[in-house]
Amino acid sequence: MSEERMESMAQNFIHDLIDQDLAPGGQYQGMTVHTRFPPEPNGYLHIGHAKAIYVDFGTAEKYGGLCNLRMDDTNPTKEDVEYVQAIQEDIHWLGYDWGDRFFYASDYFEQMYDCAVGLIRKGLAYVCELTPDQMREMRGDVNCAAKCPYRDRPVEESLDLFARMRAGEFPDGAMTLRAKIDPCSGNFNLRDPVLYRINHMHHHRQGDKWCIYPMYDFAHPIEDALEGITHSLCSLEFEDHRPLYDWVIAHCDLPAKPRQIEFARLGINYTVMSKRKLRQLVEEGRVSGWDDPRMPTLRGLRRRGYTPRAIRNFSERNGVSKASSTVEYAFLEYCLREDLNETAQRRMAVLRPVKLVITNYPVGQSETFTVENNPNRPEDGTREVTFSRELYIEAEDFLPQPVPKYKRLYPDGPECRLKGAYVIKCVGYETDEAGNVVEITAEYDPDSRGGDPADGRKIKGATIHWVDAATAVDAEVRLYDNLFSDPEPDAGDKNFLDCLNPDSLEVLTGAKVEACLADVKSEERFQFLRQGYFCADSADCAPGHLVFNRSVSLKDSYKPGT
RNA sequence: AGGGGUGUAGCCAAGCGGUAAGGCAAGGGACUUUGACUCCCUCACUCGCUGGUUCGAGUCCAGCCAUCCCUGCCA
Repeated sequence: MSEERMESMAQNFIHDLIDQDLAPGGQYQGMTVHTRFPPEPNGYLHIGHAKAIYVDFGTAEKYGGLCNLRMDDTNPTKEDVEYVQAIQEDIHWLGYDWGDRFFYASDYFEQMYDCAVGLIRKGLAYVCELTPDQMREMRGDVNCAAKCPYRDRPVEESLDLFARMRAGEFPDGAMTLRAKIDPCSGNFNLRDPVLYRINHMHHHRQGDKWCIYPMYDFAHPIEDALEGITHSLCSLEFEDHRPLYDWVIAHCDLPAKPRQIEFARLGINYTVMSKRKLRQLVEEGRVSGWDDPRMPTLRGLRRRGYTPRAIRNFSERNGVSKASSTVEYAFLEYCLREDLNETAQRRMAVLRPVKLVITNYPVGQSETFTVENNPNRPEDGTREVTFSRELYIEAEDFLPQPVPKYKRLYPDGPECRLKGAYVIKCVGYETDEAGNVVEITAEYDPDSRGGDPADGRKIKGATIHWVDAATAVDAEVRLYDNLFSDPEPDAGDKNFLDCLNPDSLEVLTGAKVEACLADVKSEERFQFLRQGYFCADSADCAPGHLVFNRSVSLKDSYKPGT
């Protein structure tokens, strides 16, 4: 685990409940808190999972307990080994570790089978031959109890049939094992829920050993109990499954009695969090893959420049409650900016370059300046930047005609400072036939080396960044906006694909960056002065082709006019 | 309409009978060799609504309203 995260998790309602369980007279007095994070290996982890990971691992850590990582692989139709490794990598990247407690739910299939047989023997489960359609029809409604002609099947008959289900004598869907609970319950999960279904499919781990697979509601409590989990933390939609969870725990012979506690899952505006929808974006080519920088997957966010610490802080500050919530994207960006401002090295880069010529600087001359890598962290050292007569600056840092409150370059405008170099004053500009500004001319004050004029006069204009034309390196820069233009692409009966933002990606191919960035490594993060924070990205790029993804913009309080 | 949840500011969220924390966003100001950062200030006479209990209610009780989840052989 990373050292900077050792501070304890903030108290929340789950901890209140655990405190009661641990207190004298409580259910788990004197016991070690044991949780688990149980993803189904059917997709990549996203930031919603990061919250669950934070809750599961963070809670165990807070109580000096343990948290297991468990692949909940009870349905072979959707799962794949591809995801198992990716999930582990992503959790480690986030900064959490499960030690040697890595498990597969499918490793418990034999025990689950035994539990099922035990339930049949007790008359608490029976083999049902209803088709899915029939079962749906006979489940009844709010005023009408469920019916099943097989409900009173003799124990011996169910035992025989269940054994033959396992032996592969019946085709998919031919029969199920059902719990005998309450056909009249207002909670439909208790109207004789299916415990086992037949599925002749290759399991990513068990191969063809099994052709019957346990349902989540039956498997999960057993998995938890077998691993000695004390607190099984899950999301709100499982709340009305809890009676069933408790029923399984109560009627099977298990070594522990875990307690299920539910909390609200994370929602973020302008994004979707369902694995199904994320998969659709990938499969339909709406994005470049699960790791597309616009995706809310951990891999996407990582490529975008998000740091593990930013994501952890985001989870921490959001808190944990039972109120369904949609957090603003701006808050996620704040958490990233906060981390990057502290840790990212500063570099100069111009995204939309325009040439600046210092007319009174000698042709052919050049010099180097030593500039700090991060003014907040002297220990990050300094670097050398080359300065000469011809530079590039950001096109937006010059205006032929100033607008109110504009304090950058314009003819006869205020003195401005070239960051770390000299004070200059704009004297003119040139345009092409179309009227576009192609070159700006300025004069520098030779007595302002480093940026401070010798006479100590105050500089009215802004400090602007620049790169040396002769030594700057070409780069491609990708600017991202939200994948969706609608704040609630998931709401109501909207089609989320209709909410996609057509301008979510802008590629700038003419960017110029400081020479020292020529050998930058992928995933290194920088603040390009005044342009925001960027992450080096080597994915899908030819060698030597520098690419930077913008992680998040700087806040810019410059507003021309009014 | 049956069952299970949730309602405190634009968004999260503390609060556990004693007079509404904190963060984000927003607005104003100071500082600044990033119009960033940082720092100050402002931002709920009121807690979904209505009654009730109480000296005192966001906290307890009743009713109502709103909203989310549930009728897969998914998890």
